Parts: sequence; structure tokens; C-alpha cells
Amino acid sequence: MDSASQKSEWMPKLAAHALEHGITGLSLRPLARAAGTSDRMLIYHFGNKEQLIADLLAFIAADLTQNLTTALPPGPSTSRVACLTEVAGLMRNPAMRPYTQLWFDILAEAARGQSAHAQTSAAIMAGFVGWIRSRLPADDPDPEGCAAHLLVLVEGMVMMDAAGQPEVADAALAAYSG
Amino acid sequence: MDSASQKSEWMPKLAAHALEHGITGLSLRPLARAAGTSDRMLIYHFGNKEQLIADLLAFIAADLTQNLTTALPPGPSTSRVACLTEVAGLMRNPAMRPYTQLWFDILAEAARGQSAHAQTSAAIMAGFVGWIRSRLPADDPDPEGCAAHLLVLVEGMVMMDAAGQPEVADAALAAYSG
DNA sequence: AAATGAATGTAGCACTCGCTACAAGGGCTT
DNA sequence: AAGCCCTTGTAGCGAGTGCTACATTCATTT
Repeated sequence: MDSASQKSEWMPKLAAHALEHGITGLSLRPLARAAGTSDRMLIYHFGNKEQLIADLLAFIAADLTQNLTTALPPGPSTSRVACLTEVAGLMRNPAMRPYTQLWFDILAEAARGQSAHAQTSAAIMAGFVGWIRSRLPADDPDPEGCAAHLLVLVEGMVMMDAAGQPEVADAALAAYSG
Repeated sequence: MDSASQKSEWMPKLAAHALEHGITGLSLRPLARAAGTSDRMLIYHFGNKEQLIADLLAFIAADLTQNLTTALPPGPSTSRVACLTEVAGLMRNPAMRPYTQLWFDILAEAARGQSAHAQTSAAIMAGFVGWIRSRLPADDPDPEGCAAHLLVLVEGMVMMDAAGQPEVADAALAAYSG
């Protein structure tokens, strides 16, 4: 078995472990155990921990975008409010929680200037703003500004959920819709 | 010198170190060095690391609220847009960056259900929403909903800054104001 | 003066961390 | 069959972790 196929067998299990436990305190030995191998092998195939995490995040990001499009097939919404409701409903769904938790891990390190994660987080947000723009009504007068506005709202709501204040997120959604 | 005054001498230096390096990977020996003492003494006076961090966060929270009221003295804004502009300007200010970084540390652990930090984060957000409500124009028809809406917007913008996408935050602000 | 108790330095324990040296297995070519 | 290289297991290194046992200093109390 060559190196590439070995990695691709490990990837789903590695990703599941990272999604459950985060990447901040991630250590090789339990991670390897979760994939049915040893830290020795992970280092051998990925080079070092940093590269392993980079590959892992790339894999998870791809997995996430697929899940998103499956859950919410592309196509414009009927209004800005409808678009916000759909996107917020998806991003705040409990099924998204592992991704959200990982997202805050990445964000915390990006905020401290950890360059690899800063690039990752910027790329993820850039992808999201484009995704929301593509879902706006086709006749929206300011798709760019509106997409930014909606993303900021959605991510703010996700933060409120994580902070244990979902009522604040609900109230914000109601204030925008009403 | 009794234990209380010993702690209060350490506190500013401990807080400065925590604000600079975060609390996620915080270890006692460098922290003690920053305060001019030893890990041995920190444990002796605080009991254990968990209690030390709890005390530290309480100290920093008090410090932050004082800084906020100094920077933006209380009193209602002239409009919702003015309120958002003022609050966002304050929270996105580079001077707030250490606090923001620490905030994302807390949030990441709260999102994973670490109960101490979950309570802390909920309390901080509850304080903020009340603070914003007190700054809204006195005749606002829906102070509660509007305060929630503005907090979600501001925190979303702070997140975009941390994620390396300040343009998205700016665009969202413009979209709300315009 | 003797005794008590709080405060602090020194040294270390038991553990985990990322990573590596070494050797052995196993399939390949020559 | 001989040599070779990719892969893997075993064991361990050096550093760092929170925390503690022990001994000592020093001020206060009796």
C-alpha cells in the first residue's frame, strides 16, 4: 500500500477525531489511536504535526462544503430575509456543531496571528461570503454589501450560540426580519 | 505581607501575561516568571491552576469594563446607526486586540462545553447586551431586540477582523448604515 | 525564650509532548 | 539468491507539564 492510499484511509478517522477534540490541544498519540495506527506512522507519512494539521483542515473543509451543498442545494432565495433565515438555520443547526467548535479553535489562533490559521480562516470566510452572494435574489441591488452584512449577522449569531446566549441570536434574527 | 496583598501585587503582571499569550496553552512557569515569582508560589496562593485562571479572568473583566467606560462614557446615542458606529469603533479598535484575542480563547473552550468558560462567556455577552441597550436612544421602540441585533453585528465584525477579513466587516457596517 | 504558623526556596515526581534512532519485516528488482 | 528500499514496531530522548515533599526563614504569640 502506497503512502497516498494509506493517508486517505486514515483521513476520515483523523478528521472525526479532530472534529470531536479540536486542534488546539491535539496530540499525536490519541489521534493515532483513533485512526488505528501509531504516532510514529503519522509523523512518517505527514512529515510533522504542522503538515498533518494542514492536510487535516483541508480535508475537513472539503467535507464541510460538500455537506453544506447537500443540506442546502444552490439556487437564489426569494428575498434577503429568506436568504438569511435559510443560511442561519443551516449554520446554527446542531449538526454543524463539530465544525463550529473547530472553527472557533482556528479563529482563536488566527486572532493571535498564527499565520497558517490566519490564512485558513480568511479563506473560509471569503468562501462563505461568496456562497451567500450566490444565494441572494438575482435582482439584489447590492449583492456584495448584502452578502457581507448577512455573513456578519450569521457569524455573530453562531458566536452567541457558542457563548451560551442563543436568545440573543434569536432576538437579532427577529429584529432583522421584522 | 499577607496573601491578599501578595496576589494584588501579582495581578497586573499576571493579567498582562495572560492578555499577551492567552489562556489556552497557559503554563505556570513562564507566567510566574512574568510576575517575578515561581510556579510554587502561584499554586500556594491560588490553590491550583484552575482557580488562578478564574481569578485572573475576573480581574481582567473588571479591568476591561473600566477601560470601556473610560473610552466611551455612558449616555444615549442620537440614533441606532450612531450607537452601532460608536460601539463598533470601540470594540474594533486596535487597543482592544488583546482582550479580543483572549475572548476568542474563552469562546473556543466555551463552544466545547468547558463549563467554567461557558459561564464566563455567557456572563460577558449578557453584560454587553445590557451595555448596548443602555446606550440606545431613549425613545427606541424595541430596545431589547435592537440591542441584541447590534451586539450580533458588532461581534460578527470583530470576528471578521480576527479572521483577516476586515473589508467584510466594513461592508456590513456600510450596508447597515446606508 | 520557646513555640507556633505562614511564606518561600530547592528539588523532584509522574506524566505527556513531538520526534527520532535502530532494527526488522516484506516485496521488489537484478 | 542477493541486494535494496519502502514501511513499520520498539524504545527512548530531551523538554515541559501541574503539582508536592521537605526544609528553612521569619514574624508573631504565649
